[in-house]
Amino acid sequence: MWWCIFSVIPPAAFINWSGCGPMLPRVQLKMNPKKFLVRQLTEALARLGQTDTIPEVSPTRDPKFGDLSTNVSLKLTRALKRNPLEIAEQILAELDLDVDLFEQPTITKPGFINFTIRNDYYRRLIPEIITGGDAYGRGQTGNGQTANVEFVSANPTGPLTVGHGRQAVLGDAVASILEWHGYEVIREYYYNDAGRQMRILGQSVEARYFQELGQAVELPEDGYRGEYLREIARNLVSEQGEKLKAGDPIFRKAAEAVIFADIKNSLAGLGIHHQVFSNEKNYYDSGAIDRMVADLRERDLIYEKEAATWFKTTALGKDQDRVLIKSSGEPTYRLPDMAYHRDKLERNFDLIVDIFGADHQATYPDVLTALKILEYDVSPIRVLIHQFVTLVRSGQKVKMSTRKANFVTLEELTEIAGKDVVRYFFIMRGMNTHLNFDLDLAEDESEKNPVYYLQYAHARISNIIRHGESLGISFKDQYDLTLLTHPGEIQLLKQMARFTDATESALESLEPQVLATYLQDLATAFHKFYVDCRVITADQRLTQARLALIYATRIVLANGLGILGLTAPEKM
RNA sequence: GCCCACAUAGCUCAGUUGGAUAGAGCGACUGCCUCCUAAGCAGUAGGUCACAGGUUCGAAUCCUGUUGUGGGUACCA
Repeated sequence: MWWCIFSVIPPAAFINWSGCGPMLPRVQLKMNPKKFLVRQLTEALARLGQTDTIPEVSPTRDPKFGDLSTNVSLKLTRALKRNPLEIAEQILAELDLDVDLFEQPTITKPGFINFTIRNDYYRRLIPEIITGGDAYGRGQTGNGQTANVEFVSANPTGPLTVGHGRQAVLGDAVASILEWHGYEVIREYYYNDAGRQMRILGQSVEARYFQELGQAVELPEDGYRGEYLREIARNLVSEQGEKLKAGDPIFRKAAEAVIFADIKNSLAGLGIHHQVFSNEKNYYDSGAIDRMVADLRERDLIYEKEAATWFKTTALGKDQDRVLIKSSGEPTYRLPDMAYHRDKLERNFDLIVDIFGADHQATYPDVLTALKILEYDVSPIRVLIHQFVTLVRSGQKVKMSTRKANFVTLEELTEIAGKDVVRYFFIMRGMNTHLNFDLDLAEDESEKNPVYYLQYAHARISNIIRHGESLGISFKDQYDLTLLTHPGEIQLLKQMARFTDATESALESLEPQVLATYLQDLATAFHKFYVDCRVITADQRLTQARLALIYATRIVLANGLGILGLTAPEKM
């Protein structure tokens, strides 16, 4: 058994590490084992005359099958009409593997070839992570590119609800994932203060205003019933007295200002900040909306029927035509959406992400269709649809409605549960699940929220480090990693090695939840290590090696928590 | 009616692009603090992966149908 002292400072140490054990070809130190295997397998298959099959290499579920396995021989059984085990033997014979990176591969049952990566590979990760620090694991995919992430986009008719929370947290985390990979990201909020909703809101405030003045005025039929409108009305009375007349635009403007301030405040409470607020009204004023209709009309895709203006989507393979301008003369939401997306495309982002609730599922294809017809390249646009949150109270489903004031605000939830709990609650679930949110358990849940499991791991590490320092033991950049042989240590290392896979996977899918799942597993690996292996002991060399291990673990945890917008506490 | 999503343990949800014996938390039960934080660890119980077919070496995952839930289907966005 050889060993050597690793030096943390120069990253070059990984490349030029001759003198410390066996010399390794440079490529294998830089390339991840999975990609390396895919390449070597591809070459082996080529030598066997199989160029059509792309080998897949995936992590194994069970450690007894090693770290990585491939199913190529199973895939080839049909073409070759031979026993997969025989094929596996043949592939293995052709495979050019570096014995220093892998143990001897094995072939198991149906015909899998299993690869076990030598522990040295994992140990080398530690200095790399410590050197990288808070930049460790950052991707470069988006370097030099811009991205726009549009989310929340609720019209300012009332406070944000728990339902909006899902989109708010999701969008912010998606934006952070992009930033982690090098994108320059604009978080954007799109709203409409000129439409029917806002008009009714103004009328509702107006009614409340006159009610405050003792007049018997009814709320409009579809009016907003929230208590917050009474407050706005009361403020108007104290600021403006009794002079306001019916139809004054101040009712709507006052409501919008107050409500928007409240929305921004609720978002800030979750650590969410938009850089750009786009107002639909601008697209009317600039003529962009008229231009949209005119451009489509030029392509003979617009017609009038029953006093409405229609978009002839059936001519483009859709099942029915869509109304763009209602018989009342007001556009439907589709039309400004088209103009808005045209604008976003013209702003030349490399990536445009739209986060919509399930209620927009039918809309965006029409928007994309229109833009394609106008010869825009819509490939930068990625639409993420999330399902709704179902609120449950006393075992009953609660239908939320801003208008009927039947909702729980995001702010209330944040107050009782806390920012991290709320964020994690929404992040840990896939966006495509219809998730149930039990209001009765909201507070209770906050104490058992799995986010604490992650944060606890971080706090525990911090505590060990503090404990060491109190005994005069501090981390040094000289440590012997070969002392890390305990299964708990190796499992923890292996889990850390998956961090970049997790962030890359999150980037591809734009699903923050994969990172949350990863961090859960990492925390588990740490907690198990913690129980089995004491860090600060009389054995100075082992203590240093384990300190290095937990320093690295803390960095990965903190980086992952940071991407998700969660705090990494030093104490709990 | 038609279109789009979804259906996994009592509850809330994972499941790495079709892999090997389907996992975690909560709830229930049993152990573990003389020792760096027990917000932890180890274990028991709990499953017809909605149902029925199909595709193939192999299906919770892909296809078809059925049932159920959510959403949409100009005049709420």
